[in-house]
Amino acid sequence: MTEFRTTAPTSGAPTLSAQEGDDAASGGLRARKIAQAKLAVEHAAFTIALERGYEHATVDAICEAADISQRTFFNYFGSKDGVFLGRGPAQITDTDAREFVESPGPLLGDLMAVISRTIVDHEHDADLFAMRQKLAKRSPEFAKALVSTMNSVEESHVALIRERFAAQHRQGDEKDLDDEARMAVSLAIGAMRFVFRRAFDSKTERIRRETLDRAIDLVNRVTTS
Amino acid sequence: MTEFRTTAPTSGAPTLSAQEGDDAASGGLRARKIAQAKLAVEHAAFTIALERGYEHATVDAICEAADISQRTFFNYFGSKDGVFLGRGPAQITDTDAREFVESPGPLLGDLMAVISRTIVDHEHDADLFAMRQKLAKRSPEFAKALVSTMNSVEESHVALIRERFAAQHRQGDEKDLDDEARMAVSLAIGAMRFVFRRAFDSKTERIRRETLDRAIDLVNRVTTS
DNA sequence: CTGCAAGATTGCAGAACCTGCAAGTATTCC
DNA sequence: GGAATACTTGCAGGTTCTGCAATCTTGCAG
Repeated sequence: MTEFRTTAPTSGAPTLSAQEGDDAASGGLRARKIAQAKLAVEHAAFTIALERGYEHATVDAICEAADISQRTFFNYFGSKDGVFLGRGPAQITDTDAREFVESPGPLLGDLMAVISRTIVDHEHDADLFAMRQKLAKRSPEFAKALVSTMNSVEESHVALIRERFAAQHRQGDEKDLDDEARMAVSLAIGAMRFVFRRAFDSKTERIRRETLDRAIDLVNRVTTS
Repeated sequence: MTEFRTTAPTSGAPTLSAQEGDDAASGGLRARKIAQAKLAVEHAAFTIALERGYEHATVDAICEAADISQRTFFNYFGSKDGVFLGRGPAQITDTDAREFVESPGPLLGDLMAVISRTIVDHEHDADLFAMRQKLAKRSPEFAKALVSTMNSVEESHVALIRERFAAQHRQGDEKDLDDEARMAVSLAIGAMRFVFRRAFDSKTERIRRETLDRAIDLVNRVTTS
């Protein structure tokens, strides 16, 4: 067995190297080379995992395919899971944030939309995105781990909700508002687990607007019974 | 780093041995010895983890303290996480199940109550329960893993909800009802994550009725805004 | 109570993930 | 061009976990 460590590998973040988004053609020669090497490793990782299955894709094999040392692999990604899970949810854009804060709509639905956007639309490399999706469909364990990266949005989204409350001039005890915000995030994350499960089961590639709308509808139905 | 593999170690279930609930004084000499040995291992594990921290509690150390071989350890518990996470949520009792199915109350609240009961009240050994609680408070990583064991109730609880729907003579498309049930479980689990987080942060030992009631109140507030 | 069969434990070898450290190599900057 | 800096690598070692074969214990039948 020993399938998949769903939790954050907790091995800390990658150690050194150009940390923040080495987005290809930024900076000097060095930075470019590193970005390119990382991309090569990621491609190798998914290619091998799609061939042999997640658990049989050893980091030794990945390193050999990408032509780097194992040590460098761990410098880059911190752990085996690191390559596969990617950088986690993206930061929310300012416009999305503003829209959310000022929306008059139902809190849970808006939240789900926001989460959906931070999770889905942020892989710079389309190939990688597709392969990750494919792997998630093929390996339930991996899917589970992928879904659980969602939990990392909690803190930032609680803050967002607090802003929204402020915009609505809601008053009340600090602690009450905070609790309410936290519960909202917890519920939204729960609902999104459902959405992603669906997405990984279905044949379609992307999460579609319909799926999200249906989920919001289900939430409404459930919370009123 | 390398703190905690939150996901199921996925290493399969323990291999051999008297599998099902070796509840101490059941069966012959052999079964009793095994139950006793397992308990000793569990105690050793938590004692050491509370002394040195979860990640520094090596299974070697645990085995030495409990006086068994490492190999036997893995036969018993399947993985390091196995000892600490325990057997996971208990099976729901028939009376609880019936009560849930026939309750006229709000679905989400009832569900949360049910989950709370399957999670909390099933450790045969009070010491172990207390130590697990203490460790969860001390190690956020462990707490996370513990909370995520909740996910395993999904399947059984979906079935429960379907029964409840049937008892209420709800009709509709099979698939719709199933989706609704799944969403309900997802939301309830989300809400319970909140509850457990709270429980592990606070000073109090047990999850109190108040905490649950407050959580249900929060859910209502959130779902109506 | 003796001895056999089934079941449990153990040691060993080894795979796989991951870390610290020191030495080597490449880039950058002056 | 050469020093300073940053990255890569190899190596040794730690930890979790598995398969296998040998050994020991228990349960049981005669």
